[in-house]
Amino acid sequence: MSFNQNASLIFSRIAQMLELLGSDRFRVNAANKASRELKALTADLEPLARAEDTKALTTHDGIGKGTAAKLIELAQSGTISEHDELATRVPAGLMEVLSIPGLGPKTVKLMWDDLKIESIADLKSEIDKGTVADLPRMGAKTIENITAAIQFMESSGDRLHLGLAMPIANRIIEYMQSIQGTIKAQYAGSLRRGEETIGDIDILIATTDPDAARDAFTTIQGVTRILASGETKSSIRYAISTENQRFKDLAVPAEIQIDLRIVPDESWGAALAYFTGSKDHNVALRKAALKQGMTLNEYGLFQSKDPEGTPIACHTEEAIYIALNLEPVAPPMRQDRGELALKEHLPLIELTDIKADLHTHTTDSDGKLSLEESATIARDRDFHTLAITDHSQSSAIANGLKPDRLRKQIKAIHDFNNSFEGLHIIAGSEVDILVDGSLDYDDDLLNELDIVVASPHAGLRAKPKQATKRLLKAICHPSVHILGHPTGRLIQRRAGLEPDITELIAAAVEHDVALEINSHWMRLDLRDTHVRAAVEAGCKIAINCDVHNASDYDNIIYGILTAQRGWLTPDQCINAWDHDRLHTWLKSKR
DNA sequence: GCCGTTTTCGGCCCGACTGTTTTCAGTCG
Repeated sequence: MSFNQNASLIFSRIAQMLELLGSDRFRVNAANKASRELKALTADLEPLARAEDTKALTTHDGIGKGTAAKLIELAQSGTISEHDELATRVPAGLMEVLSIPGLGPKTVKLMWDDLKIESIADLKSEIDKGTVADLPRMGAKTIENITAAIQFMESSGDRLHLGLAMPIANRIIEYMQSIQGTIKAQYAGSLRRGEETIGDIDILIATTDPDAARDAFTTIQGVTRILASGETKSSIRYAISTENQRFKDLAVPAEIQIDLRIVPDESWGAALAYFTGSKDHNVALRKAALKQGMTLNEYGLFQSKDPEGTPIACHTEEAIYIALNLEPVAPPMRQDRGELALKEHLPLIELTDIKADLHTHTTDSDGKLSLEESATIARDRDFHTLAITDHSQSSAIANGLKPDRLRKQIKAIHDFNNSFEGLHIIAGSEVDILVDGSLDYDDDLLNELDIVVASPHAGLRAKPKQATKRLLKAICHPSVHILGHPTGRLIQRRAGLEPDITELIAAAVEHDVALEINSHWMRLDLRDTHVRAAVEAGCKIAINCDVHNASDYDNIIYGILTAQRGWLTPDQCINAWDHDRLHTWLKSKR
């Protein structure tokens, strides 16, 4: 694990332990903020910490003198004494109790103090004994809810992949739109921000018939439990169908929580902004409002002195940003990572900008589409270019092509292209980057290809230094256009490589190689923070679907959301370039 | 613990829902 990730985990645990010890909530917030900042940072802080460079460390948001000193201590001794000291006072199992939905620090501390509950197992046994019911404010209903929450947690430990949550949300939106009285329906929350995994789904609706909406929502097919059903908020647990055969080996939670918020149509924009978050972005937005003598809540932006009066802005999200003298911020960018400091409009990449897919497989290797089927789909999507990039010879399991098969395929693709109207199809390969960093075909054959996507597939547990060296070697190869799914991670399943991303980006800029955002929701690799660093360095980015079957083309939305989280503009994305610009660049490497 | 164009101290976002009370504490987002 990298220094930043390790530090992020430690600060997150410090925050939890402080909370359980009843510490000042602002100190808890500060530790959490430092943890999030460290998690999102691309630049490795270890060298700065080793050099005891407090000044450089504290340039990062949320890292002050205190946190900097702890980072220095971590770099020097491998541990933070505050954490170790807290850990002697707070049992490890108590943190798990705290993670049960509905149980907060106050209740957990009470259980710990009065009943010596130090783990989920303790909690279960005390509930069975009936002792928990003796605690203050602990009625039968609360205990039943805790029992259900433990069960929910045990069956749904992991978060849901973006690509699995989105179709569920879309189905529910469609259903809610069919209910009498619905004016608008839209998902918000982490799903709208395009986070790689989703904890729960937030749905907003404006309606003339709130009762009908609430009744429809809480009785929707798949509801396993109703958690809340109020005037403006309803909350359900929803069973996730596992009909998806393709990913039957994927550990998918059995249920997900879905919240429905019924909001007045006139405050739609304020509500959408509020429930889209992120929490940090909202806090920053509210602070900006307060500074300008205004106050912001989910009903609108108001004059501070007249919070009950007519709102200054409320109908649309844009109106709120504009009234605050801020550039409107696209949902995926709302992370409180500098987006409110933007002084001019950022032409963020959109779905409609994508005019080419440069990483697709056919039946020649492990794809399910023929060349013609894939080409037809690409043309229907108004693409101008499609690259066929089947696997290379070492990927035996994926039916990788030996040199003679590849040469035949190149000719077949060029012939097909001559007879196919309305789309330029080029011959490429997704060439394995072997463990030593060399490529899986000789240089002559690589030069015969119109495009080379070099990707790591095996040896994904290598040490960071070795991984960096391996990927750098591939980037420096003169025939390579794109570094495909650079880390090889699979979300919630495989960590993949942990190369020094800053070094890779610098090399990619120097050697004019594009780094790929692989749009498959299992990969999203590059991830959002890597994209942001690459964008800042002026690196070219590719957004590809790694197509194996027809529905994979639809995954492009997840790649776009990830790109937007990294502030990518169409000018820096080779898939958004027009035909001539793209092909001039491709040929520049031949 | 962090932060600052009202700045080195004194704040730190704000409302809904539940379950337990009988006016509100705790949790969540």
